[in-house]
Amino acid sequence: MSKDDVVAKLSDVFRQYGYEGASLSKISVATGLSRASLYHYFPKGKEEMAATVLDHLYASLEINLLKPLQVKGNPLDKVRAMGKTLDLFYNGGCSSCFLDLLSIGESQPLFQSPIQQTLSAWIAALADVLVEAGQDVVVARCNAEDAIAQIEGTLVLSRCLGNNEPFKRAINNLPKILGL
Amino acid sequence: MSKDDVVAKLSDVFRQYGYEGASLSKISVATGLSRASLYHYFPKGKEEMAATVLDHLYASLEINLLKPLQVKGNPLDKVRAMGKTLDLFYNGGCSSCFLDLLSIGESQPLFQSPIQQTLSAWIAALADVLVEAGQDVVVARCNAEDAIAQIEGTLVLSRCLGNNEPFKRAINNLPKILGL
DNA sequence: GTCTATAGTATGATAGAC
DNA sequence: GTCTATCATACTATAGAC
Repeated sequence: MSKDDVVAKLSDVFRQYGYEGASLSKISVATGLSRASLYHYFPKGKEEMAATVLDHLYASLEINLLKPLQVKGNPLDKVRAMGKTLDLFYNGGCSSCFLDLLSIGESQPLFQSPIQQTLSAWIAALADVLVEAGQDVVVARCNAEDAIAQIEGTLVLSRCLGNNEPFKRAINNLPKILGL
Repeated sequence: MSKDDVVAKLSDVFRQYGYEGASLSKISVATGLSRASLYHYFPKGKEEMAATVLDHLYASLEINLLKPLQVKGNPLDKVRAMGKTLDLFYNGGCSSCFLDLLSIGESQPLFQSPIQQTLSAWIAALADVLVEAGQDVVVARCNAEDAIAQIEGTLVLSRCLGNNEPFKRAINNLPKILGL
């Protein structure tokens, strides 16, 4: 199993249980590797595991979300494409947001900076598309924040209600939420 | 210290660290009670603590949120009043949502039912106000879900960005989000 | 009702064999 | 690179003194 495969498994565990809930036992079961083997891949332990997942997430975000938003093209089409990517990434609303779960409890101070940077990059890229579509800079920023908050919020509702319809609706309504 | 005071302290710890992150050590420090004393109040341990906080939360929700929505009155005024209550409850966006944090990891199966019921009651009460304001039943339900998702999502953004402006904006825009 | 002391288990992390 | 065995610590929970 390659390290990337391990990181993918790690991501699943962290975004289901959070940092403190993701014990090495759970991680060991999920990856099929013993505790000691995990320390071969991540000598600094759990903190390095989460940090690595965050790094991979940011890289994936850049490729799959930010770049497609930044290329020349119709703003509405780009927003719709983002919706499809998000639907895939969040498993139709059934998977939680990794940034959300790492931003709570003791992991918050550990990863505050990369979490903030990652989310800010997403907001900025989305706002740029709205400016491209003719929106005022301040309005675009607010719309981008509100849309991402709607995504994050419907993921919370999905978890609490066991119902992903609000998430699906948010994805479909993205253009409207963004004022397009 | 009365049991209600203890429950209030418990609530703070749980909604900062989540269920698994809220160790008895942290709870002991926050309440000023020894571990053993905590077991005097909650013989069944941590699970009973969280369940009790959930009970108190639902009771508080009924009194401070649901009842004011159900009394006769102008829908717009009632929504604005709800906004002020939420602003207080979430400490201006600086405190996380207890339901959100209890819905992750190992605590999810433990408290799924009361979490779902509590959130559903809120959504239903809010939707009723919108129906009262003349909205179609289905539309009202969607608007209520979307507004609560916006609140929950801006709380996540607050945590991740260290910036509560999206939350403040969501509170101010509640009437608009709800289609009033 | 609060405490100290402690049991039993799970945790994160290491050492060292293969 | 993967493992078994183990350390030191933290965890939830309990017993029993006052």
